[in-house]
Amino acid sequence: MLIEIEASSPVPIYTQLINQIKKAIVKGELKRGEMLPSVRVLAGDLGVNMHTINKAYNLMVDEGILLKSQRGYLVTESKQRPEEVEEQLKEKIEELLIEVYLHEVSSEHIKEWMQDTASQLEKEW
Amino acid sequence: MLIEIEASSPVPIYTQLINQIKKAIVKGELKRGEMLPSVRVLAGDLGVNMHTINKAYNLMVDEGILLKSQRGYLVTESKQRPEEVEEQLKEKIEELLIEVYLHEVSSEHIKEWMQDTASQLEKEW
Amino acid sequence: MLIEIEASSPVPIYTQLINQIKKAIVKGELKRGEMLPSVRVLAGDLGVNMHTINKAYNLMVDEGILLKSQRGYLVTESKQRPEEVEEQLKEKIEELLIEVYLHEVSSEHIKEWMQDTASQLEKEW
Amino acid sequence: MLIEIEASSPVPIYTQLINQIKKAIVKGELKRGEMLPSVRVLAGDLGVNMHTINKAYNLMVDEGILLKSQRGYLVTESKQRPEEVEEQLKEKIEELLIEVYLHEVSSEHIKEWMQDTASQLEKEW
DNA sequence: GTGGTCTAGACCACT
DNA sequence: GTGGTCTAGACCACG
Repeated sequence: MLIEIEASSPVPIYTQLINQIKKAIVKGELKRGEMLPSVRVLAGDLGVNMHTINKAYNLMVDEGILLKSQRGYLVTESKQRPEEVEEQLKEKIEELLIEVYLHEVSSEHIKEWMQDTASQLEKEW
Repeated sequence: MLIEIEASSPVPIYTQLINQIKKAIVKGELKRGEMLPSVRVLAGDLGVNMHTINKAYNLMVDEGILLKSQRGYLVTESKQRPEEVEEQLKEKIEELLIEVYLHEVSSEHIKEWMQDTASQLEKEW
Repeated sequence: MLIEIEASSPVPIYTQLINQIKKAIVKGELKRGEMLPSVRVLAGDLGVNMHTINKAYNLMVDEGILLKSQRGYLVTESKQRPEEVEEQLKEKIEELLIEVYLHEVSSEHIKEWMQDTASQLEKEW
Repeated sequence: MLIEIEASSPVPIYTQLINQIKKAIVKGELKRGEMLPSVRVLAGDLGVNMHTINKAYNLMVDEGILLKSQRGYLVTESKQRPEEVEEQLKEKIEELLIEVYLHEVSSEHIKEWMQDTASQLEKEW
């Protein structure tokens, strides 16, 4: 798993981290049940504060994506919290479609772009 | 146009405002070319500060959604900036699909929810 | 002389007026010594307030471009206030060159654009 | 970098700030990639409000001249947005030449003043 | 320590 | 009556 942090970005470092870890999981670079790099090691590698890594990991535990064990953090085996996920996805969909209709982009374009994105993530759509 | 602000939300008030105004435009409650409520009037109605409304309106001017005239703010007649919009939409799509695959939601579910959302916005999909 | 006012512009109407009148003088559409349309007539034609026309005309009198006579406003015959004009031009030149060097535009481009603009104004450069 | 604000000027403080910062970048007093003084520090030094500095900095971010990071604002490394810059420069050139022809200043004078300004900015023309 | 958000309230420019 | 500018000061998020 390759993680890159842009220091000169207004996006909080912990948010950049979460996004990249999620993407790595989806692309299979991080497998279900696999351990994540330890907080200290990752902090050292990326040159960021330990607290920042910790915050990212703990937020992902709250989201149900990571599990905290005695030996460190690992990717959960299966999905969970279906209602919250559904809520969140529906909100993202609404936001997306509002922009689509606001700028009068055709649904064909959107469908095409969704296909493209799916294949970039090496997934079926 | 009905606008409701949740003061307790972590989402900034000006962002909530932008989202609701965009939604109102898409639903046709705010017509192209129509004037928006004045910053001070809307601030009074919503019980927020004038500067907060101002920030929201000006961000929408930057996005090309509103126009600023001597008499106030109004909804632009037409769409614009196709490349920037495309960028932004593709990013939103990637974010959405990452969550979808992360939580192993089927694409059928997503397609269904997109249909639902479209009809809530009184639009064709 | 054709004057057009954009109501949905953040630029004050009196400023738009001044700019267009100056351009008309330079292009020879308004001759030195010629009378301008009366305040009332122009206000009626453009559908703007009489005070607004008045303000524009009076600012141009202050600039030494128009003269106020008993019969109305007219374009002055000759140039004047050389020191103030020099000041103002040097300031505009500095502003221009700062943008040029900031964005690393070549002076050849600028010279070319100045030639183009001159010929659009039907002038020698 | 020396910045001076004229409180009595009709030019808004944030505009004066933007002009002076641009000038400092062109003169090399502010280097590409360098951090700017923090909004609160600069506000304190100049005796103006934090929000005024903030507005200036954010407008320069919109112009692509500054970058906003988690640690503060910094000067972008390279140029960008060529079309918008071209638009803006052509407009400035037209404004300049209208004044030139209006006051019948010779193009030799203008060329000379442009040379002078260039050398004041320690640049080649 | 950085910037971000929000409030309350003042004075000014434009029409 | 519209928005624009500016101030003073508070509380929060990030690292």
